[in-house]
Parts: sequence; C-alpha cells; structure tokens
Amino acid sequence: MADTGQQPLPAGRVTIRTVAEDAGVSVAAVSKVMRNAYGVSEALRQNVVESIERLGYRPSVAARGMRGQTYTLGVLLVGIDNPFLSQVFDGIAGVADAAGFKVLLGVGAAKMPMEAKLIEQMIDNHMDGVVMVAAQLSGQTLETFARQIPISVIGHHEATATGFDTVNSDDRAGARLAVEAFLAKGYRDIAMISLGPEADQLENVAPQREIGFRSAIEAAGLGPARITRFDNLDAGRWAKLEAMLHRPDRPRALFVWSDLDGVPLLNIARQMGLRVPEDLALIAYDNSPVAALPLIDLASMDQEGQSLGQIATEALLSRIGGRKTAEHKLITPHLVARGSF
Amino acid sequence: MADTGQQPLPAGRVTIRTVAEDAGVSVAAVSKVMRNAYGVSEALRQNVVESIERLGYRPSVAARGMRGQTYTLGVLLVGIDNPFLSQVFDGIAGVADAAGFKVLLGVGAAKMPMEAKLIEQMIDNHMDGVVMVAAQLSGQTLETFARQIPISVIGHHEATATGFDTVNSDDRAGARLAVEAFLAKGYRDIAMISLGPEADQLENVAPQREIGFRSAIEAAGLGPARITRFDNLDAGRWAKLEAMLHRPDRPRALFVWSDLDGVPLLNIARQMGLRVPEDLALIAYDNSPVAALPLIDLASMDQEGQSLGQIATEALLSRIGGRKTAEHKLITPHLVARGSF
DNA sequence: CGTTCTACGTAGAACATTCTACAAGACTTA
DNA sequence: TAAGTCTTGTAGAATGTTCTACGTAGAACG
Repeated sequence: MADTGQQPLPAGRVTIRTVAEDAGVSVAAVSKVMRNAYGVSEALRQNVVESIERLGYRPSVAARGMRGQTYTLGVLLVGIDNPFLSQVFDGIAGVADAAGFKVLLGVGAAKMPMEAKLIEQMIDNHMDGVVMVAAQLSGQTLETFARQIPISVIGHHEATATGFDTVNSDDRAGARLAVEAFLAKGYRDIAMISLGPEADQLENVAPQREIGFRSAIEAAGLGPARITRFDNLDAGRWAKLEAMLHRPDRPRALFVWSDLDGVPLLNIARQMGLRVPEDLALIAYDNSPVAALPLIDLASMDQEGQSLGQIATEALLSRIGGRKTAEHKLITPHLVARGSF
Repeated sequence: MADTGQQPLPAGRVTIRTVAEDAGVSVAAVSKVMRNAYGVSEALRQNVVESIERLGYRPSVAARGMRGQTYTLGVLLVGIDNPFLSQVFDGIAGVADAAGFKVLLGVGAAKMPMEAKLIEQMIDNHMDGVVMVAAQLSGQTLETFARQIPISVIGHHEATATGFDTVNSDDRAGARLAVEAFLAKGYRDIAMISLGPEADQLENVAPQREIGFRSAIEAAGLGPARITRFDNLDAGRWAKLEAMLHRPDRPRALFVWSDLDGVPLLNIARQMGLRVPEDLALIAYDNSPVAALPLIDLASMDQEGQSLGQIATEALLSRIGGRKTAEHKLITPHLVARGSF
C-alpha cells in the first residue's frame, strides 16, 4: 500500500492541503485539478495527479457541499423489497455511475412525512439532485422542494408540472394492452382489481391503469367496466378477494393492477380448486421474478423499470446541467405472456 | 442556482445565522440549543426554539460534518431485492430513528470494489457510522476502514475482530435445528445444498451452515454429510439441480442454504412430478414471503432479520458513543414449519 | 469584603473545500 | 516600444456549522 515514509502511522486524514504541500502548489491549484477547471497547465496537472494518487486523496463530500457540487444523487424509494423498484434502481445507478455521480438511497416507506424528511435530508446533505420513485407526495409539495433541489420523478403522472421532470410507464396503454390480449384469446367477461382508495388521485399509477382499462373495455363494446378496489392496508383483503372469487358472477378474466396482488390472488384461486386459466384467466402487472416461477406462471405487464430509471436520471443530470424547462416522458410497457391466460 | 441577483427571492436558505439574528443571540447559542449542549438557560432555550420553528430552520448536514457529528448512519446492503435484507433494514431504521439518526443506504451489488467505494463515500460524507449487511469485504479490509469510521457488521462471522462489532444469526445452530427437525420426523437420508465456491471462507454464512449441518449429521451417526454446492453466478445451475433430482441416489430430505435457491428447487421438483414432502422433503433458509405463499408452502429457518438490524444498530450507536472494545453477538434462529417436510 | 465557583453566553478559530479576484509573465499586435 | 491579451497560478473570502477559550455576572465561601 501507500508508503508513508518515516512516520509509521498515517495519522490524520489526507486533505486537499496535504496534497498541495506534497505537490508544492497552492490549495486552489489542487482544487482546479480535481474539478478539471480552466487554467491548469499539463505539467502542473501531472504533478498534482501524482500526489493525489500517491496519498490516496479523496475530497470530502461535506466540505465540497459547502460551496460547490457534491456529485451525489439521492434516490427516494417507497420500499426496498419490491423487485420492480430494484430494476429502476439499477437503471438509475448505471447512468449515475457513468456520469461520475454517487448514489445514496432513502427509503420512504410510503409515508408522506417520511418522504418529506428524506428530501429535506438530501437537501441538507447538499446533494445535487433527487430521483423520486413512486412518491406519495403531492405535485404541489414536489414543486416546493423542486425550488430547492433538482428533482426527477418516476411513477407519478404529473404532466403539467413545471418545476420537475417526470418519467412514467404509459399505464393507460399497459391496461389497454392487457385487455386486448384477453380479447385476442376470446375472453369477453373481463374485470379489474385495482388499488384503493386512491381512485381519484390521477397522479398515481393504479388510477391511470383504471382509466386505460375502462376505455379499452368500452371501446370493445363490453362496458361498463367492472373494477374492484382493495386497500393495501386492509387486513381482511385476502378474505375479501376469496369471497369475490366465490360469487356466482365471478369474471372469467381478471386484470390485476400489480403482481403484489396478482400472485397471492393466483394462490387463492388455485387453493379454491379453480384452474388457471381454464376457470379463471389472469394478467397482472410488473413482471416480477415470482410471476416467472414455473409454479406461478403468471402473465404480467413489464414496465421496463431499468429504462425508466435510466431516462429519469438522464433528465435529472441535464437539469443539474442547467435546463430550466420541464420534461415529461412516457414509456410504453409490453406484455409478458405466460400460462395464466 | 436560480438566484439571478436582481429579484430579492422569497427565501434564501435559512442558516444558523438567520436564527441567531431572529432570536437576538449569538450563533453559538443556537448551536448549543440544537445539540442540547451544556450551558443554556431555559429562557434562552425557549427563545431560540421559537425562532427555529418560526423559520423552519434545519442545520446543514454538510456544514455539521465539517466539525461535529452528522447524525447520519450509512447502511451498506448487498442487494435491494432480497426480502431478508429488507427486514434487517427495518430493524436498523427503527433504532436509528428513535435515536434521532438519519439513515442513508448504499447498494454494493456484492462487488468488493463497489462496497469499498461506498464505505469511502460514507466516510467522505462524514457519516457517524456504518452498518454493513452481508458484506463481501475481508475482515482485514474492514479493520482498515474501521479505523476511519465506526462499523457494525451483520452476516459476517468474524468473532475475533477487534476494530468493529458483529451481529450474526447462529448459522451453525440454524443448520442443526433443520437437521433435528428432519430427524424428528423420521428422515434419515438428508443432504444439503449450499452456495459455492466459497466453502473455505468461514466468515460467510453458507460455510457456517455447512459446518452446522455436518456436525448435526455426524452427531446423529448419519455421516459423512452429503453437501452439494452451486455457484450463484452459474447460468446452468437450474439444469444441474434438476439433474441432481433425477439421480437414483437422490436424497429423501434436502436442507437448502437459502430460499433464493429453495423456492426454485421446489418448483423444479414439483414440475418433475415429485411430490413434496412425500417424495422429497425440503427445509430452506430465510423465511421469505414467497416461501409462505400457500402454493409454495416451504418450511424455512427464520433469522429474525429485524432483531439483527436492531442489535447491530444499537451496537453501532454505543460505539459512536465512545465504546472502544468490540462486541460480537449471536442470535439463535428458529424454524417455521410448513408443509414441505 | 475580597475570593473563588458556577452558570450562562459570546467571540472567533477551525473544518475542507470552491470560487472570485487578481498578479505575473509570455505572447501579440499596432 | 507600448499597449493589449492570454495563460497560469495564487491569495483569500466564503460556505454553515461545531467547539474551545474566555468573559461576565451573581452566588457561595472564607
């Protein structure tokens, strides 16, 4: 490793001053080299770079944050055990890394005050920007924060926002594609299971999928659309789902807003003795690894989370770079057909 | 950033100076109140607190980091889509939050250089401490980092480490409990599937489980123990697993080092027409939500990830508080019995 | 009635960086 | 040759905190 010479213990931290002394130049010169700023001769540059490598110098992010950029992006995730989010994160991390930015993660647990605190924390850490994934915060709150830090949002339909960028999977198209896939196989009696109670919050993904579902059903002349909502927090939801499957007017085909509900639903159906797809056809959403298990074999819409993450991060970086106008992008999902329909 | 100079913008950042002026006291007095340090009268305190609330002041973490504590902990996770890690994180976040610490996450993707970079980043952010979960880094590397920042490690058996604390599930006991559960039901022909190729890296969990398995098998007079290892990165592993189940000397009962392999294995077995547990009995590890699905119904060892996270964080906080000696704790896991054996 | 304590509060250095001026040369141009 | 311009580098302010050292009362002590 690094040879420190006579002094056996490395002692204190290697700061920009240590490097400056070692290279025999001013502190500002080292700073310039670090940022490849203008006004450094090749000779000086070489000299400083050598000292930096010899000493293993790394600039203090905290100190940087006081005046300049930190080259750190914050990512705000709703939860941590959702495979879709994991894909999105991969996309974000890839682009950030390539651009020389570090990434730190905050986990909001789908609680608004928590999310707000985390953004504040990222601001307080002087991060250069934030990617929010499936945030619960209102568009208005986001606008407020966006005045303090560049923000790019995934999974939050807010196409009129002016202060921040958004990237979304086209949830309406996704629902339509699912319905069309059912129709192509001859299913006519199609219903949807959605996430309650947020039906009127059009910025969220589930309501958007409802809109897509409804319009596709009506376009096929099968209206009015049947949509049942279950609350994420409702403890008795599985019992309700089972009751629904027991009713005589049980639909022949079900479009489920997420694998999070789709997989357990499939479980319940099979437990009840229903054959899938002979008795009940299913298409869910997110194309998570569990859905792909042979024993589950659940068809699911793939949102291409990695692309979403990449595009959102590119947008964020260009905003950090100085863009003032807002960008809103929509990515079309695709169906991964499996034995469940 | 947005400051064009001409317009007096609504709000520049609220700093400690703003508060001091508003309250009519010195900057240091405000700092003392923030840290509830010694030497503040109740009257002054009240006055300052009022100003803080009125102005919505939040201290800059970056500036704090330059001299004092940042009240931020870093958490280093191998991956983000592992339900066990999600539990651990919950435990960490809970304890940290209660102690007034913020948490930021880094994701190491099981790559050593990546992990090293993330720790360095946390050091550069002047975080107060780091919890590492299932790190790949060697104990020696950890000791080096531990000289620069307090570290608490989960899932890394290193009981002789002096520079950092460790908290582990008792993996040997876990394997033994699984074997004993098999024995209690009369199974005698028991084998294990482990993670390769790291059998000789005793700090990792899989080798520890192998040791526990081996000793339990031998103690029952059923030795030598049959252990097969599959590499995480091996693309053909599923085919190999299937081939193994086709062999005539297929074991009657299988202990699998993780649900990550256990669930797909169960899938393959059922696909082959094997009945579980009539033809093949299974116990895996981690008790992930998928294992609990009725269609899967896989018995699994529960490591109580949340406790692990809590204990590791408490250790970290006490180390931040000044403790110099190392603590090494072991938590006993328990079996969640299900229909698979 | 001085002297020492104790409690409260303040000034200012320190922290590690960026960034704005500006100076000293070298080079160009009229 | 004088004036202007470009290049390279430096000094020092600025950033928002914490923390050390110190001053100033009033209380307790002898």
